[in-house]
Amino acid sequence: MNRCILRCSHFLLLNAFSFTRYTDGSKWKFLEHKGPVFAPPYEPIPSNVKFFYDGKHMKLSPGAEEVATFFAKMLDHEYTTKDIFRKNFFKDWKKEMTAEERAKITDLKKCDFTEMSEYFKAQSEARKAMTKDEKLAENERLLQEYGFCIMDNHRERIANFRIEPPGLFRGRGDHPKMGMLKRRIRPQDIIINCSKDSKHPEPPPGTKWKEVRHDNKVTWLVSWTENIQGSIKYIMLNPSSRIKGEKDWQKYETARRLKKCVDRIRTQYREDWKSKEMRIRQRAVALYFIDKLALRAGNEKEEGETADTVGCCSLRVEHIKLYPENEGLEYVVEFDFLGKDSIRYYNKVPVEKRVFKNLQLFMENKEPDDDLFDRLNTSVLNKHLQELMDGLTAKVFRTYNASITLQQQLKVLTSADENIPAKILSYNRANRAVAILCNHQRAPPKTFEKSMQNLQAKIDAKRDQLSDAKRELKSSKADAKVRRDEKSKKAVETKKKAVQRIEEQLMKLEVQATDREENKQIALGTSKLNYLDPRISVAWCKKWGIPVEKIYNKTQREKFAWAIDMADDDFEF
DNA sequence: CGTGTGACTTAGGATCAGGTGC
DNA sequence: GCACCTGATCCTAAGTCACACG
Repeated sequence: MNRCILRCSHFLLLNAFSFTRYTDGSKWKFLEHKGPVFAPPYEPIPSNVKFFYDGKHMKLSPGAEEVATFFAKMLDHEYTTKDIFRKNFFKDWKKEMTAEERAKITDLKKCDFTEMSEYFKAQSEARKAMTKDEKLAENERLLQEYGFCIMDNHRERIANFRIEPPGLFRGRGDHPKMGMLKRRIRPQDIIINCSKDSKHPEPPPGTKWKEVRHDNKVTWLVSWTENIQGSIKYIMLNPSSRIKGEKDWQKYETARRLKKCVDRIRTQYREDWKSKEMRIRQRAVALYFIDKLALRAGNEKEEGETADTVGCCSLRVEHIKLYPENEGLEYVVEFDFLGKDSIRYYNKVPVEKRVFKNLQLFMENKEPDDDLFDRLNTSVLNKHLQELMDGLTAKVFRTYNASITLQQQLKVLTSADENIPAKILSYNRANRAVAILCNHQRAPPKTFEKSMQNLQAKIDAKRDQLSDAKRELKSSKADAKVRRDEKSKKAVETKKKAVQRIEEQLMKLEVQATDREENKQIALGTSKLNYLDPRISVAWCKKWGIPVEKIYNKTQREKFAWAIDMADDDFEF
């Protein structure tokens, strides 16, 4: 108990009304760390590993060779067959070549990287063969040395203390910059953030940091500017840290405040569907989508800089279709667009007549690539939301709807008389309902079909085993009836137990199969980690006597330590 | 109000490690 | 003892949103 108090006291002493340690906007008073771990320097490949151009061996200069190895390492990936990837890569590669190389190497198709590729495959095989002690030792040393910092009297785990190594940029979806060279980050690119009175991290010998600053209004320890989009990257703390935990808690408290006023907000936006002002109607319909369908806000994006994806406010006319009647339902809207990470959102939903009529109006005289909500953007929408509730933004609706759905579904799906595996299936189904709402998809695992077959084979075997056991039970019963002695009675009991055990095992396997099948293309992790108030899950575990380890693994328990300590079995979101 | 920037959360895929079944 | 599979962890891209500036 004591340990628990010590562990959580650093922010559980605060309450829901004062989340943060400091009232002046500072995030910490003391911060000390060792700086980042740089990517290992380039190791030239052995001279017997050859690169061929137009069938002829060619020794590359170190700079050109390094970039060539980046491509070679990706040879098995579909990426390297894509035109844009190849074009971007070749352009950036040429920049690293010597003048002679550039003059000679003019066609990527004539480049043969296969020896390099084989070499790296062999290397990774060799690495696999290393004993785990060898691998672990180096990792552990780096982790202990660089993986922690001191922030306000606590030793905290750092999330990403390694600098991203150079390589070829892999964007998601149809990214116009895929294949570009992501350059190596050097000490002179690095900004260090720490407190003045801390021991500052030293740059590697003979190098200098770009800057050392002492900004306690931010939470990052290290930053640098990345060369593909020109955006800033950060080294920050692990989710188990006080600073991340408090923020997470705060996020769910904001969503709970939305719960209290969501009815009012819904009434209001329904009212606004009738507004005389187009701007307000658009705002109200967009908000309805965000609330009902858990769409993301949808910021504008710079054309040509990223893949063409949209969210609610950036939907275009081409992304929806209107059906006055469809499959026996009235006023159906069909959504089909690429959202974050170029994940497809496809949904057909019946909507209120007013919404439907408004959409028709918004689409009048527009081209397919015109904005659906031409009088709206995320900034306008969020300003409006801020007026409706302090701290309300578009994404709060996702958090709110995800969490409230989990809580409701758990109530509906959990039945008291089921055993633990069945209850966990119910939990996963509730989790799945949320993942579907939030459109959290995954590529079906490559081995899915096979592993499903394996599981089915196990189930069949278990069924056979069960019928054998039942037959044995039956005959032992018959036997006992004839003999009427203690020994045969006992035998019946034993057989009965065996049947029960096998039935339980079979049921467990069947549950597992159902769970896996239903989960084929759905990712549960994202909602569990980012949208579901962990106190709902903790309360559910406590209520039904489910060990919390069945729901959260070690990392998740660390991240949600605050909730595990805080929530009782009667917690209501 | 529009635009750019910075800080932070959310996201799926790749890779790793450890357990399981043969 | 080993191959295989799965869940955990790592990686870093891609979002959200506030705020400064003109």
